Amino acid sequence: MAYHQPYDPYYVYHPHSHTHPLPPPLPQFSDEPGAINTLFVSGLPDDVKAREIHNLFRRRPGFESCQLKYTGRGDQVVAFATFSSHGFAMAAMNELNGVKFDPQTGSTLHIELARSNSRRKERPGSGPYVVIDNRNQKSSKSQDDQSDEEEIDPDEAQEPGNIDSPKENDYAKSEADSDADSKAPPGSGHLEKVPEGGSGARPCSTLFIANLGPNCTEDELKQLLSRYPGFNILKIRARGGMPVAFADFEEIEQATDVMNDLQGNLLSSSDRGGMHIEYARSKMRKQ
DNA sequence: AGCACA
Repeated sequence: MAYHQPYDPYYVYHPHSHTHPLPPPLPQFSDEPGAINTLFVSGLPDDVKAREIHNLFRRRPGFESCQLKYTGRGDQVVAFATFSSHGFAMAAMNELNGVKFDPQTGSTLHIELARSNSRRKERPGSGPYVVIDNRNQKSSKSQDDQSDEEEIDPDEAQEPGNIDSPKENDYAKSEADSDADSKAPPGSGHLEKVPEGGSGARPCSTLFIANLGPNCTEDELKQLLSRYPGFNILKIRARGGMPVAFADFEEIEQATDVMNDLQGNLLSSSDRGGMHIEYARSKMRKQ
């Protein structure tokens, strides 16, 4: 139990910073061919604009270009951001993964390395960002004057015939609520149809922590969590696949603070971006 | 997306 991967103090020690607990990793300036320098961004609200994505990334070191893609699957929107090196991409990912993108809805960015690099770099005349709209296929090329061909996303955005056909008439809502100042005033009109409470579950003094790397250790997480008031006990479970953790706190508020502070933080053991933290579905059993 | 312990 005493031996595991050594800690990297560069990442581990961040005693009093709340907004930027992690120093940026050292970006590389040149990559071996094949290195991924493109980020895949999900968790975006369906009314996100390409401009917002561009503003999110444009100041990051090494940024080259980005694109917003309407997958055509419901209202789902994803984005890709390309950097001049893998290191720069990782730095931007570590800074932005898990941050609240829309404080109104509490939606949180989820950023990971893309499966493949965007072929399209920023070219003169192509504009700073690109929009790809697969929401409905029109034979006229009226809306996408700047996308001649898209080769990104080996995901499953538009399979030839495999996917359920997108509804033809659900695109009209997108401009109606794109600039609404407030969604729904509390107590007027709507019943509580949505169980979503910001982070996805109802508050609990136990936290569920996922997106841990395969080499994450209990000690590593415990050292991090024990800096926070009310921390009680930590358990790690590696159900065959990736490990997940449960961290128990005395009070819900203390768990909430930790979740807000550590959401998206990168552990030194991680190979996959920051932690993903939610309230656990049930409180850890006292034992 | 992935939520155990009794």
